[in-house]
Amino acid sequence: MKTDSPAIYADLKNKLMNARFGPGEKLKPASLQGEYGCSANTVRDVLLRLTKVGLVEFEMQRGFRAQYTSPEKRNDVTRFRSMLEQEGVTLSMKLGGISWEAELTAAHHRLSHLESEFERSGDLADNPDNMKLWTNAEWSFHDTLISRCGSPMLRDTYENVYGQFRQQMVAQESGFGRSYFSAIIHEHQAILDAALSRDVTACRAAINDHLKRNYTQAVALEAAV
Amino acid sequence: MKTDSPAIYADLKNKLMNARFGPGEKLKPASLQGEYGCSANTVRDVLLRLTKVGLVEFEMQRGFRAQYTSPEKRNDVTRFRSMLEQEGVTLSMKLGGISWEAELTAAHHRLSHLESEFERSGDLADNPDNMKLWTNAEWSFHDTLISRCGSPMLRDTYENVYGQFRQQMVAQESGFGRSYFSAIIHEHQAILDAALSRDVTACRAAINDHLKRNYTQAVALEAAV
DNA sequence: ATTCTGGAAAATTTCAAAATTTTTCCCTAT
DNA sequence: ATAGGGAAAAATTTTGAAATTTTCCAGAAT
Repeated sequence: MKTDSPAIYADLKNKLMNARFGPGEKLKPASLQGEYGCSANTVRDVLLRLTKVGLVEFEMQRGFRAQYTSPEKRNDVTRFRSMLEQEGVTLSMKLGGISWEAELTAAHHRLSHLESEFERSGDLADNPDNMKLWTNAEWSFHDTLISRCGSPMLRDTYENVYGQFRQQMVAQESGFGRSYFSAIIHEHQAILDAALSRDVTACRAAINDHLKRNYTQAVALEAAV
Repeated sequence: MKTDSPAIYADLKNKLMNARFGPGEKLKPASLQGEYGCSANTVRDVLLRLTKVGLVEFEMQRGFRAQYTSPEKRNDVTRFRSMLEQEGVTLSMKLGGISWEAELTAAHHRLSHLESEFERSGDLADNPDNMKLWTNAEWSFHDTLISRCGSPMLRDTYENVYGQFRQQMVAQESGFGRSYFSAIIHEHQAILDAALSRDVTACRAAINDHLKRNYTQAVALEAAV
């Protein structure tokens, strides 16, 4: 028999990022095996790989759990993401050229188009397919922001942290209503403008503003000098 | 039969961090299995876990490899480490109190003692046990530096990156001779002094100075504002 | 000489069951 | 009642082999 573990990986990742498992819920290979028509070991294998991107928690002899969600965890993920994105975009602004500006503008255009639509009629965001479009566009914009940082490790780490950030956000169900989109439209615009005008300070501030709704703690990770 | 997979994990990790495998060398479970008297799948399991800390490279259907080493990779790891450490210590300086200063002083004392000994008689560094002592002390000092940053994610990430940094360093065989220790003694001292006097700028610079021997590229990841 | 093809060899993934460990829960002793 | 013990149940890890995929190489065709 042949089972498609990439598909299992993708499906589990998707479920993890969409709060289809409760916070800290136990992920038992023997149980999930039925869902996918494969052996328990295959599920174990996939879970082990999902551990690498931080979506799954693993402890020896104690199995797997969906990542816990909590205000502390959300703070931590958000601040760390903010720090990485600020550092990454600062480098991109220094190293990126015309092609970067073009890609960034394009990514922002796709994103803002969707967000404008969602702002006009909030119902659109209820459609999972539409949300997937927005999710991809949002990721693409932020990834492009740091794409010229020149550091593969920073980029890879950012990708994992971004995924965990989304995992925490979705879990807390802070709705994606019309008001949400009308707020972030301006935030994304501010980030774009600052990036294109190579204003490091403004861009750092814009990123911080964009993310600060997601953490309550006073001190930001991007320590002021 | 019962096999001790924590021991296998530890042994493989140790070998990986001490260049006992060549850069990008293939890590075949079926071959390693004999070494440890366990099944191939157990090795696979361990390798998958080592993937999480970045010591092992994994690709679907294509198996495992020891991390590649190259000037580019070394640059990347070093700059990323420098960035994380600077951010972490900046936060620690802001949030850490008396207890932090005490721990940091203690960690530095243990470290500098060893380094002084190694400087006096370079032969000491040839003894693997002594090197292990130094390695632990060095890690402890740098970990303590960022220990009050308030961000578990930053700390965990730093730990992984530090491990990969060491992996790259050892691989390139840039000897740990007497001159090496006499150089870093002052660098560690400068970091300690700046940290204790809460001089953020000086501390960032000291960390950069400490690491800059390990990268050739002009642009540092810690982007100037 | 170079590229293409087929199939054998090697390596990786998957399976299902056995061995081990952890957890649960009921019974007993204080 | 409550804490402690211990066996049964559940979950995790490990195994050895089968199934699948990739790699390698010799021979044929261009």
